Amino acid sequence: MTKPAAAPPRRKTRSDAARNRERLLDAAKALIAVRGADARLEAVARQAGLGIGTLYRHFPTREELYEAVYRRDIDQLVLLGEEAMSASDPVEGLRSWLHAAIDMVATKKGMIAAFALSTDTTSAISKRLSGRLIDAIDPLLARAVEAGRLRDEVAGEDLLLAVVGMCMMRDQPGWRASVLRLIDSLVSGLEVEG
Amino acid sequence: MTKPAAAPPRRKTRSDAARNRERLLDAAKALIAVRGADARLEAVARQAGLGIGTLYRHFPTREELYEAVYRRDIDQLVLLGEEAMSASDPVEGLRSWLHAAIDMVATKKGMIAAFALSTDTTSAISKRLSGRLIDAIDPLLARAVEAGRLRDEVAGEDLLLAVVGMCMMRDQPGWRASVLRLIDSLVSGLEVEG
Amino acid sequence: MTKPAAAPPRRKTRSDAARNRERLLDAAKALIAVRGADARLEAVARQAGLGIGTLYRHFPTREELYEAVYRRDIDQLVLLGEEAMSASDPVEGLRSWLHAAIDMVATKKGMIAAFALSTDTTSAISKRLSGRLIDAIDPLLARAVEAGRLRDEVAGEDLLLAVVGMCMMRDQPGWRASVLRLIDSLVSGLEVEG
Amino acid sequence: MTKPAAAPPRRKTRSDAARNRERLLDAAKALIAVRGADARLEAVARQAGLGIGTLYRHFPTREELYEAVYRRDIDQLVLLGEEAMSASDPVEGLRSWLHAAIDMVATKKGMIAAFALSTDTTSAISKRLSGRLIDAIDPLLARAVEAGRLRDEVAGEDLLLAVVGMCMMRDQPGWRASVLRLIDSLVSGLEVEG
DNA sequence: GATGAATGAGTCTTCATTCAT
DNA sequence: AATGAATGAAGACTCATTCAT
Repeated sequence: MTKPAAAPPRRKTRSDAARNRERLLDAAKALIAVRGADARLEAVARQAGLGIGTLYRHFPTREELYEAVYRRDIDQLVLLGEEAMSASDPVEGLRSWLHAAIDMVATKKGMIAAFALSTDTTSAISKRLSGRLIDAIDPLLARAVEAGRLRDEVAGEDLLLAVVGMCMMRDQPGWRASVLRLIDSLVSGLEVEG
Repeated sequence: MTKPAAAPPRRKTRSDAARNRERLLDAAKALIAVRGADARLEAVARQAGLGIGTLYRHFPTREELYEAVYRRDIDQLVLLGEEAMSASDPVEGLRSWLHAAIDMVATKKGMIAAFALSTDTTSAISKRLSGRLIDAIDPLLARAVEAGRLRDEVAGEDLLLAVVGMCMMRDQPGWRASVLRLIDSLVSGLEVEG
Repeated sequence: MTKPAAAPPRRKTRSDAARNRERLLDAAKALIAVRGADARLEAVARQAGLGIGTLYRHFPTREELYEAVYRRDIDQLVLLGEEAMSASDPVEGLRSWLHAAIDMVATKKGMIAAFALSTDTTSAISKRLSGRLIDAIDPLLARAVEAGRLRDEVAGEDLLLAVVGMCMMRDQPGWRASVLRLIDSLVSGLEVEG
Repeated sequence: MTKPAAAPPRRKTRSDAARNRERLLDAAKALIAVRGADARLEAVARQAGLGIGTLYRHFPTREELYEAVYRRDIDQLVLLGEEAMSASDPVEGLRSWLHAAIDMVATKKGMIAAFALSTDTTSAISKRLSGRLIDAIDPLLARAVEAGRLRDEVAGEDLLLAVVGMCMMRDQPGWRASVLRLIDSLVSGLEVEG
């Protein structure tokens, strides 16, 4: 799955440590998705096929683990945001980015926790993560506004809050369709007529 | 509960128990607001000035306590829903109900937990509570649609999900304004032109 | 020993809680004597025939437990100090108090930890405990000095340090005789000739 | 860093290992001084700029490390003892040796642990270390007694116990002056009247 | 020889729940 | 009915020790 085709045999493979780190991240994401943010750290380690000590070596605190878990997804969304900036239609660019965010939650369920973390205002990590998302969406929104396509009614942060909040309901049956519908309605509602 | 008013010269009147029950509910709402749904039951009892044993006598399970805590708020929203049905403008009726729901979260912060509970699909109590909210909003939405004022794009459940989700972000600074703005945009976006 | 002759049968005996508290203190003293200050708290609880939770209810922190454990002994030494003040011979008064302190360590071995704690200068508890001991010895020493029987060469704190330090060696075979000998030599050395 | 200029064609010379050994000993002494005898072995290794594995290679057990750490100091005290035997005044010889022992604790704080170890009667290492100290002090004391200068009241072991114990209090402010004063009083008290 | 990643037993600590008074 | 003491399972976290590279 993650096997990087024909990796050249490194000398001093500290690669096993790197592999373990990845395993821990995968296990954490999976377990957080299922058991929520209170997942037992030992269960994470076991699911990764490692000892609890190893988990702690890699991630001394629960927060560090969580940040690492979601940084990858956040990074991907940031990247998508940059791509979306070059979409010919600014509104489409924004909409597609929002869909991507939702789909990311839908596909890799653990993702929701990144947002969940965002809720905890006090945590420095939450601030960092949500800050990066805001940095991703703000330009998209600004571009559409500057192009005269959207009314300047809501901030990027608002939209993010909407997506994040709605996605927290992802356990409801049919939530994904609902959220897509709602977000589309929201964006449509912001569009300048004609 | 079982023995209604007109209490005979009993030593400790039933009203003691009733008062304790109320105290427990208030304490629970307050603590859930502050510490989240994981509030310690003993802290709830102490905040109510009662012993933990008394809490357990009144509410044998955490869920029963929570349901009781939020039933009152839910009841109020249901009532507001009925009133909103007689608003002259159907869209205004819907919008005002949504605002009321949001304000309830804003004012009595604990309220959010009712929604939070709604997330836990597995719980019978959650189903009951969210079911009642859907029963409150559906007629409002239907009336506006039937009056040709709103497009039939989203279900009441969708809207509820939007409100609930967004309100889960209530720890963000300025969340209330954000949510009101977003919900208004959402409703506006659904309005039939002209 | 502590049984308060003919205590009237209290109504709501919270006496079992008090008994448990005593049991915990006894168990703690015994275990600290054997295993040192790192005694496992669960072992203390078990030795007291109680659950670990009960220990934590009575003594939320290890320090609180330790302070309680030694407060009784310290109290007794303070009391002995007051009695020793009325000894006809001031030097004998001082010497007897020092012997009592040593014997307390010899008899109830755990006692040493009170002194051991004294070592940790940073802890408020240590300060409190050793402060009380200094308050006990200072008057004894001052009286002997004022009576012209001892040279004003060492402070009460010094003597205490000597006793405490030497007693920390109590695991050496024959330590008690050694310490008594040394302390006696010390006091003799301070005596004014003739 | 480790490559000592003009290295002969050996890859890693034996001196590397010897240097590492010294580094470990220094690090251990420093850390024990600060954190006490429970210092974490990994911290020792890191402070020495080495891996934990290297520490274990040199000192398979904690005790072996500690013995090595203090053997140097003990050796020095033994040497000083031999010198003190040739002091013209036997009492001065004894006194100076005791001062040296105290100053060693005062100067190289870690030294105290050697004494602390002595407390653990069960350990063979402790026995060895304290045995050597007794071998150093006994002749000094015997000489003074035989010269008719000191009463034969205390054994060398007693005196050692006094010094060791008092030095365990070295965290108290002003401990050094206290201990010197006390030890001097002790020796004076043993002196045969002129 | 050196390294440091991995391990997991050992402790601490919390908290929901029961039950004697 | 009310109380709060007792309980112990559950989970977090540390650190000595081993071992593959």
